[in-house]
Amino acid sequence: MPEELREDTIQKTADTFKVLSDPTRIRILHHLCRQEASVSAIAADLDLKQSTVSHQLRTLKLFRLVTYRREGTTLYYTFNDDHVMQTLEQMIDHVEE
Amino acid sequence: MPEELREDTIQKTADTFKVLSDPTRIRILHHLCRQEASVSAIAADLDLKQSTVSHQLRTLKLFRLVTYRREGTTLYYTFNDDHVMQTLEQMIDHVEE
DNA sequence: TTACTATATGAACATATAATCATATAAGGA
DNA sequence: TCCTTATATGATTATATGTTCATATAGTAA
Repeated sequence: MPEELREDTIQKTADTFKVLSDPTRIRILHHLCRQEASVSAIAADLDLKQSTVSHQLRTLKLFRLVTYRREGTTLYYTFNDDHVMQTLEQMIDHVEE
Repeated sequence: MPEELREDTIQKTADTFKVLSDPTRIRILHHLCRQEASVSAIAADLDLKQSTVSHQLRTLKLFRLVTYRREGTTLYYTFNDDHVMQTLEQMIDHVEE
């Protein structure tokens, strides 16, 4: 028999995958994979509305997948979870086969 | 600059993570991790309705994450994607830390 | 303070989806 | 054929969520 999973573990696992299940968040995370970027830079580079990027960064921040540093009024975001980022990049490679 | 991802790659990646983002599917996949099981056995072991299990297996089958063999009227399901199963188990371990 | 820029937030809308009930289908035995 | 069991499917309902617009907030400089 497979080990019974705790309710809490199942929910956390589902939540983490859910964060990774949106095309916009995937693009943002992949963009932050190699470099930090400001909200407006992300919006410009990925052709997204500023509010869309901000809303999604809020979600990513909530799950501690990204963090940021301030420089004046500009916020530079970077990714913050090596394991999740590695999971994302591996999945990208996987589906490309 | 991070490499630009193809639309198709992004969507496939999102879709795969979405399949993994539901608690019921996670429980079913984890249950199939070490052994095959019939629809009714899964329903009984995980305390789910038969129709719920059948609907979710349909989704998992659609994404080729599971497959099955027939024995009379009973269908025995097994998982069918080692990489995705490995990703799931790793994430379970990750969130348990 | 005022103006300007960067970012965040709230509300509204449209869309997706998971669970459930009822029912259909399919296989095997009497 | 008829009955039973195992599974699949269709419709419905409730809930969640991504995008957009409009607006608020915060930092900086003049």
